[in-house]
Amino acid sequence: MRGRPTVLHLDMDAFYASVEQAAKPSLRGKPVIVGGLGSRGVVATASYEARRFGVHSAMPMAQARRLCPNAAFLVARFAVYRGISETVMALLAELSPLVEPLSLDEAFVDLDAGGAAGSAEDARRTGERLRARIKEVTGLTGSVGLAASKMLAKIASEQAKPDGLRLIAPGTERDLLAPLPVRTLPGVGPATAETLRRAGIATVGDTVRAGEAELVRLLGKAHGAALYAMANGVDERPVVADQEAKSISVEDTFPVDVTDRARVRYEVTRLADRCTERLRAAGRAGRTVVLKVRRHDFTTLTRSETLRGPTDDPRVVREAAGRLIEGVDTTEGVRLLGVAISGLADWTQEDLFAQALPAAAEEPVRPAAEPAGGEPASPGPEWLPGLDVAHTRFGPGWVQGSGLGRVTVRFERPGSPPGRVRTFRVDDPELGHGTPLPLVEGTGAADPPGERALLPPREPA
DNA sequence: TCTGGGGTCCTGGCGCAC
DNA sequence: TCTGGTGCGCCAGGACCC
Repeated sequence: MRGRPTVLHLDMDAFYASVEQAAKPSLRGKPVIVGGLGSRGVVATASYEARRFGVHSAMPMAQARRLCPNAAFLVARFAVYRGISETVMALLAELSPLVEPLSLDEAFVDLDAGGAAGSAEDARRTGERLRARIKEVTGLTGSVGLAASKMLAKIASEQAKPDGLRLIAPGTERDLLAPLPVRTLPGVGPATAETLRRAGIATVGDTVRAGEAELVRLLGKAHGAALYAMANGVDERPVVADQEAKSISVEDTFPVDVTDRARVRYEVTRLADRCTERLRAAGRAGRTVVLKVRRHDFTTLTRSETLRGPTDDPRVVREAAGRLIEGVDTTEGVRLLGVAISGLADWTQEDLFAQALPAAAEEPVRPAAEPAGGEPASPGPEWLPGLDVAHTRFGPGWVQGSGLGRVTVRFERPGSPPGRVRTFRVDDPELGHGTPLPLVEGTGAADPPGERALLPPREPA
């Protein structure tokens, strides 16, 4: 472990919800919950105002609505978040060539690689400058952790939240870690925490006292040894930029469990096609096709098949996924289906004629009988809460709600005061989907590529 | 109450080759 | 020819992360 704080961890505060509050002035200071709005959706991010009601990430949306019925419930606008994330990552790249993004709102930076490390005070100044730049360019706040390793930098940023900076001084690590709950350590989730609790281990200090041999006995070789090292503040994992994906997957949860066998086959085919599209878009091919089935009782099983060589041929993937689903009993109903491709390579095996179906149907055949309410989860209603709209007379706004043939729109923009609400017919010709506006005037930080200012409403699928 | 979607990594069982 | 050990790929499941 290096003696100086050379690792910076940035974590944007309640990222998706903060973006929505910045974009929609009427929501500032109010509880905002972003996530899946369907019957089986979960919370992606809750604003700090919503967290006071006990709402948190991964909570079922139905529960969030009970806890905080007056919150604004919005769909995620990933294209916007991605645009802002790219802006933030570019600011990180100014500090060092070694930036490791963990998600849209989190990243590690190796300050040493950028020559920005120096003393603890140098690191602190770098962190504060970064936070100021992020605020200036995006209008959003992020928290920064600085320490000698990734684990400690992440713990530091967690403790700095919201809108803060924390530096863990070299030499103080073990004392700082000792009283923290084991769940603080990376790799300790609910199952591991329960195993440790049963062995009388609740804190990081308990973990150190238990000793490596006991942890290996409880958790297995790799996990036990890694946990012991982490508990002692030892984390040698380097910051790694440009990590290539090892698998690509697509999955859908259905609003109502699917029992019809023909429908199950149809959905598997669609998922195989979507997965292959993403594979091709990434310029990759894959060798192992994995089918995932989550049954009505939430038990999950996977079945996989490894091909003779990497492929990006949709017919080959469809056929493999089709063979795999034939071996799974779905009579009790499935709530989720997924298709993944792993064993990725940058080349395909051309000689796949034996695997491809020569005359396989090019389009999935829809099942004759569509069970009521069993539509796939993806094509939702047209005017989802939170989406950008534009009106030929009233200008830009966002969907506040819709139903009974009406859509309610609030007309406001990032720099404006809270705007007025108006209601229109859903097929009002003057109303269309709009372009997200930059959160900060003149920066373009929220611009997703390639959208016009006024687009016609999307065709309902 | 009722649990998304996209990923990574580890473990153990099994069959096969040597 | 048979047997046992070992290494490896494949497969399935589970845990974890954001």
